[in-house]
Amino acid sequence: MYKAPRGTVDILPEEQAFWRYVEAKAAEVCQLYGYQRLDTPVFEEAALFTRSIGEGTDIVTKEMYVFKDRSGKQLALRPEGTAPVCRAYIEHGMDNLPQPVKLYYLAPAFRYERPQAGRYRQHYQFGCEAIGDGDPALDSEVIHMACQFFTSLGLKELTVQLNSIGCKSCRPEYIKALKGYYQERAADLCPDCKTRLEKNPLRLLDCKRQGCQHIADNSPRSTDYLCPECRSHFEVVTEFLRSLDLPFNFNHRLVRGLDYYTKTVFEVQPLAGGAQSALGGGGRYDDLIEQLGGKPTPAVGFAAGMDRVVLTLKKQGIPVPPLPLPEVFIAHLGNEAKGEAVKLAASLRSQGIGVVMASGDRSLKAQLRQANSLGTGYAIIIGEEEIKNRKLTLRNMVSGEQQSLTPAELRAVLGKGT
RNA sequence: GUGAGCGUAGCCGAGUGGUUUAAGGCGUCAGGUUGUGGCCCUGAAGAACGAGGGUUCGAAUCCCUCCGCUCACCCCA
Repeated sequence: MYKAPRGTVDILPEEQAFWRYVEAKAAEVCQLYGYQRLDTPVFEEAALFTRSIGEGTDIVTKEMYVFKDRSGKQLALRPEGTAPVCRAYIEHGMDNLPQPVKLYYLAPAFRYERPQAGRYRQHYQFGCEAIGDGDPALDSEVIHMACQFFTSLGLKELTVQLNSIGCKSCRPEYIKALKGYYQERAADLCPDCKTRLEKNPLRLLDCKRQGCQHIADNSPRSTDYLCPECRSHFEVVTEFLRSLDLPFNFNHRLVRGLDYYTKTVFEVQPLAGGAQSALGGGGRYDDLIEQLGGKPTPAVGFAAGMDRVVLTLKKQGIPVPPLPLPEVFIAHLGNEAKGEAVKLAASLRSQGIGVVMASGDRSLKAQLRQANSLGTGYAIIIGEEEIKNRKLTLRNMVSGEQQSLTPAELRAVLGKGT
């Protein structure tokens, strides 16, 4: 028997209400903040990601789905959404549009990882990017928008973690200080951290091991090494967040796994959460567009994991609106009636009324049971009597009341009710 | 990639070597007289017990391998 590949899931009809709800809220929030949707291909040239995310990152070295097409071109399934948006920005000359250009996407992303709660090989991201302006007001707006998205869904008890990791001019100084600090304590580090010290020193900060906690807590802070430009940028971001009454935790240990971030980085997570609980994160990436071949262009963005959002909605018991059902079920008895039912169904649908017609030739009892389990508000019954009288029986499935109506009367009643 | 737990019908789940030709519940289907749902009642279909191999007179129950799920690490949304 075939099964969905490891780390992938089918989103079944009974799950769809959650997803449609989240998608609708995402689109709503984007409209509110002036973001326009951009859909990019699921696959891109592999180099786009290795250049943007970083050659040495885990995403690139061990998680990307890379393959050659028949012409031998190296392609990769999109592991994240920012690089493709930047590629499209450059490719379509969006630097000629009024800046910043605000774009959003709802798209699957692919990473070859060991599946876990809230972590899949195919997952869905909602992301938005504001490209072309370095204004710190945009950083705070993006953070505000992220929070707006989560709270509009009804999610509760969220925290925003905020940090600034500087830019290419001040970060090297900080990395040096961080390395120096850790080198002195290398003997006390866990094995993972020993390799981090060489490979990716920033990641030392969010080691979860007991023994490394104390060391990380007291490590040098990136915010103490910011250049004047980055410092004032960060100050303005926090000032705006305060003026928006948006609570945040300054977290000097917050770093992100993608190389392109500069200055502001942030993450949103539920208060009570497991390991994979971050609902979304983002930050500024002022060097990325240039790195991908565009003009020097500042940008800021964020992405949310839709799967985790849905998971959290369920965990917090937040009700989502049910998906609309067809209003009417048509039951029929006998061949002639079935013919009438086919025509009636088509005619009601052409009026915009949703109809499920009983298929097969089952007993009326069975047909009404089906109507009941579908949850349609009405059932129409067509049998010999109705055909003889040129009328239809309309049964209200909630009250159980029935009336005998002509087709015209029926249309009037149903048209009014919907 | 590492470590731990788990895997019985569509779903939940009993059963841990021999009256198991594998409970029960939900769901599905059909009935409970002649054309009527939701409650109730009856009946039916549906599983060689994740896959493959092994131990044994005998395995869903023990062992091995693989696959998958869950959790933690790694990493990230």
